[in-house]
Amino acid sequence: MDIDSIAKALKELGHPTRLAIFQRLVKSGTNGLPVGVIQEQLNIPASTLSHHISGLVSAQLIKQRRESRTLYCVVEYQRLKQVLGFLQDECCADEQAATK
Amino acid sequence: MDIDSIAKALKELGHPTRLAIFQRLVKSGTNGLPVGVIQEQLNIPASTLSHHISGLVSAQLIKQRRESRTLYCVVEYQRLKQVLGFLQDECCADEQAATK
DNA sequence: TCTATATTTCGATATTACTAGAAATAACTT
DNA sequence: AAGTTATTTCTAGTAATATCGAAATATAGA
Repeated sequence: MDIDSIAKALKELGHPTRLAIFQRLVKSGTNGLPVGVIQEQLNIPASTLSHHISGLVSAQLIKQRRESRTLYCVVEYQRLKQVLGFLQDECCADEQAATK
Repeated sequence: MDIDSIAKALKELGHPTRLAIFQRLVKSGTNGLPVGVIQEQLNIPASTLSHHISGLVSAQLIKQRRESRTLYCVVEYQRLKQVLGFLQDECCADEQAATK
């Protein structure tokens, strides 16, 4: 509900690399993707990727789950819904008023 | 459609002050709000506000319309819809698959 | 044209973010 | 225990962003 918290989430999504990571994760569903697979797909250094991932985690947009040596990243859909809800709030009503 | 363009929009929304500006504008509908009114509401220096507004304009999230000495800021609802669409894409389908 | 109002641009400083190699940690295998 | 794989943390250099006072611009009115 807190505007600062929503701003933080949007800020983390507002970087091409992080948005690309998030996009892949959203499409990968609740199983998520291992860090290593994301790294191969985006072809960036591991330390850079790790930095971006921790940004998404700190905004609660994703969480991590370990399976032995592999760390999976998974979208927090509740959080995404919260962010979408904020942006939609009182949006469409006004837009319809405009186009009619 | 371009991911960099969406990232740019999210980046601009990802700042507490700019998000507060945008929120007020969304709720003000197609008439928008004068820069001066936003300034009074948020109580920040004019130059700082102007800087933030130009960020939102550069991301095509808002546009400006002059009425004599007063500049109105208005949300570009088409653009907002585009950003929302990107975040929703393949989101809810997976989430439903998850919760069932 | 002079003054007032509304807002932006300039300039300078401070803070934060991005990037990536190297070293460290975690967990498995032999 | 030693080695291997997966990923993070450390460190540091560079770049980008935020802030805001002062000066500049745009428009209107006297």
